[in-house]
Amino acid sequence: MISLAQQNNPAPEDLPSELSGLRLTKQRREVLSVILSERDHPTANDVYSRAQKRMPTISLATVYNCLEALVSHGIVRQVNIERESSRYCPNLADHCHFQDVSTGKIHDIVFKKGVKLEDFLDLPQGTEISHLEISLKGSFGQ
Amino acid sequence: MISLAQQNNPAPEDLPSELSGLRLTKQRREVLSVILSERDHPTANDVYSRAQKRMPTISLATVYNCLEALVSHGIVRQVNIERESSRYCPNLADHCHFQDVSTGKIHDIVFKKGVKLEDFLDLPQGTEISHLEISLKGSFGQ
DNA sequence: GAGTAGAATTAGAATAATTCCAATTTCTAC
DNA sequence: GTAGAAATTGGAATTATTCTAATTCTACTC
Repeated sequence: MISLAQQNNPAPEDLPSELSGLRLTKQRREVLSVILSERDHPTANDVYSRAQKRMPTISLATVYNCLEALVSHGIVRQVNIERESSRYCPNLADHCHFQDVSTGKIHDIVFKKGVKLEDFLDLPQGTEISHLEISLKGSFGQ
Repeated sequence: MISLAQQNNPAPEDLPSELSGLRLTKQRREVLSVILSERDHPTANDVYSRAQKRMPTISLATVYNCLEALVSHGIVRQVNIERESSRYCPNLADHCHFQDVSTGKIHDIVFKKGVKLEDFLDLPQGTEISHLEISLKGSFGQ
């Protein structure tokens, strides 16, 4: 099984024709390639303008469609910080996001080894979590 | 110092005229009273329609202004879950939010006693966190 | 290879939450 | 009471995202 988390700068044509049950059309491959190539948590609009460079006819609606398809098939993650526009992240490992307020850049933050949700949250017994999002804002020292 | 977290169903007129350096105007008091009275994490629109019952002339723009003032003065918390509209919460204690997907309702989840961020997140040394938001979605067993 | 059904793409319109704006009203301090 | 500042208001503007309906593509079947 191909690990997207490791794969760097894959050209769209190097991506498989199907992934996690999702048919990778030309546009979806382009969108995915953009997200894998520059892992800076681009917005849909960022993805759109980058994708346009290689595929000038792609539409913004298609970018949104592709992102939604990739997200719902667990191929990329949608990242929300406060009310800013959504960003997209190909890192599928458990992690959360830290936004440096001085640059606006978003950094992946991993959990300490072996930590489980129930270790720090007082969840009612039997709760089934389908979605977890942790986002931080702040700055790196002074 | 008045603890809003404990205060239940306060009529607007029972609220002080100033709080955390914020002058509580008639409208701000009304908005705050709505949020304190029914702690169901209302959206701006919910607050607007509830506030209108006692103050029919209040405008949605004012509700947004009041919410923003209350939030920036640390009197209420703004809660964001994925891309849904923001909700507002008077619970100032450290906690996070769980949305029951079957009802849409949002529940406060507290941290286990004594747990600190650095205990479960691998933050670069010296990181200063100004904002933390943890949101969960799921269901309560079956 | 032609025909076809379903899926994907597209441009542009629509929606919805939120913010902005400019005019008025209300407060506060003198 | 009055001037200046701050808050409120209605409506317009903005922005991200979704919807729609038409077109194009793809994968099958013959």
